[in-house]
Amino acid sequence: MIKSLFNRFFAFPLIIHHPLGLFKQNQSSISMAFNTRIKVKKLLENDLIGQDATLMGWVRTKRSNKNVTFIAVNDGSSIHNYQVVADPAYISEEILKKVTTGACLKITGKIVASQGAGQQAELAASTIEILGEADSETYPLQPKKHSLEFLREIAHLRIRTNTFGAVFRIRHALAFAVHKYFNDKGFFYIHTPIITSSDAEGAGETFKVTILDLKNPPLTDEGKINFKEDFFEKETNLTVSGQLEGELAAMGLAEIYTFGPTFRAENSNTARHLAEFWMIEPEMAFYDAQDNQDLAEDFLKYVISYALENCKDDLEFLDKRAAEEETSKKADQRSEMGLIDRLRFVVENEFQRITYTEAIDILKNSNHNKKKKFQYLIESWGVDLQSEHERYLVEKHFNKPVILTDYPKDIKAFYMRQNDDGKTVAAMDILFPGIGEIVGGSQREERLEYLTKRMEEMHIPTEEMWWYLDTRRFGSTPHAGFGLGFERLVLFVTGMGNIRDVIAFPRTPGHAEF
RNA sequence: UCCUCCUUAGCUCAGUUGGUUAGAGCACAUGACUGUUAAUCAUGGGGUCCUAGGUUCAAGCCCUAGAGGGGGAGCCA
Repeated sequence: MIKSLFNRFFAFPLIIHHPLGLFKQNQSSISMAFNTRIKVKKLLENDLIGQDATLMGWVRTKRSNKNVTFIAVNDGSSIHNYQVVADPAYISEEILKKVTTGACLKITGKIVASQGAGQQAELAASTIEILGEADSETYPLQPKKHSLEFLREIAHLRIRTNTFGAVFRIRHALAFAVHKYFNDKGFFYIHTPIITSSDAEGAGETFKVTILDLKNPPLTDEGKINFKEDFFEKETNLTVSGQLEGELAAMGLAEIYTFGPTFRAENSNTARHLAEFWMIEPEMAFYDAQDNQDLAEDFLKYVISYALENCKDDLEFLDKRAAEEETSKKADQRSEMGLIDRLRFVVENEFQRITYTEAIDILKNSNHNKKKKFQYLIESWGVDLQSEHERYLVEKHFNKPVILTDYPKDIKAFYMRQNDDGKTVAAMDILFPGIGEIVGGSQREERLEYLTKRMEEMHIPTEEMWWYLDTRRFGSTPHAGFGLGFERLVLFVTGMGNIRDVIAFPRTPGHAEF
């Protein structure tokens, strides 16, 4: 099996990188010549008229009459297609028959000024090779609008659609912007472990990692599973956060960030949750809560600006798409701003910063609360905010991103720095319209005695966490950090409604297809 | 996990109070058309009405259970 895959892989024409250029060997009947292919994105710059060109890509639509056939080709480099013109005098009927929606082509020809209205230039084909046929009877994608739910079921093919092409190009740009932002600021990219042995943060249900025989696991004298016989000789799981290890790194490199996969086995069935998602977690020594908020706001504005500058066409497409969706909604559910306006608004305006206590006052005195329109009425200080409350603050009261700070300590994690009032901790959540919580962070408790006391109160085993506590024993310093759900960021920037549509192959309860 | 809505052609959907042979657009096939822009026009093929059971003279439509999906909630990023 492995050998046959190996052979198959290397049966392709070998392209060997050589200082003098690319050399091809083992020429097959279809010459690949990747090095001479011109991408649609480049062709659309319309500065190559008169030149010969080779285009490779997938057929989106074909329109034809007796004299001429037009083929819209997309190669993923752009949301836009490039028009290929095939004259039946040069391209055989046999070939044109195989030019169907979804087929993959290699076209050679001359770039000429277009006689039609929709484009400046086009490729007049002298040869068309069918690299891969797509049977039009069974190929599921048509040149029409499909529902996102249907496309989710064919996630292996949906990447070929305009919408998902745009989403994944933007996702890439955002990921790149994340690294660029931190690199330019002197942060170091740390890889924290995927497999961990602690669930100390209590951030949720974990996926277990084991090589034990599930049907017949080794048992201890007490009848429990004996993890001493497991691969790591202890119980292990997939990481729910890289934060604790991130803190360790920040205590030597000062400013670090992680950007990696995160796993939560929660039975969450919502448009905002995934079982496997990507999280960005910066952790900074010598930062207090204020610095942390400043960084998070600056960071979010930077990556969103980056997308606005570098993904114009894709954002315009998604903006138009969202606007069309809006027209089918009821008048009171339509959003006031379009996608691009919304992104600009976030970039150009300061986030609203309020404390939890202030938020409770606003909510308690709101007409919404007095008229009992909240499902959960706000009565007293100390309760956790429901998403209806967060949405009220962000979407109705302030109408912009909100940084909520200084939450009651009892509803937050053990590692957050305790404030002088004895009731609250230096936590921050950043809430975005339509998305809810996009960032959760805090200044960390750097004082050993405060931290151990809090851990004991919350029944966190201090012995197992000796390595974490060591950072407070030796050279401790004020530090802070936050976690940002990458897919939630992509969700906001693309204006998509469901988090399953901003990751290529989503993992959710009951779904690990593809 | 809870609440709620949905499931009819490959896709998106209509289908009246239960009543004869279940429709449309797109897609597909064939043909027409001197440059199209998700081309257009004509003709044609295509159905386990989600599954199982029930009520009825008669079920796409009513009832029960199940499966799949959407939206909302909780948990969170």
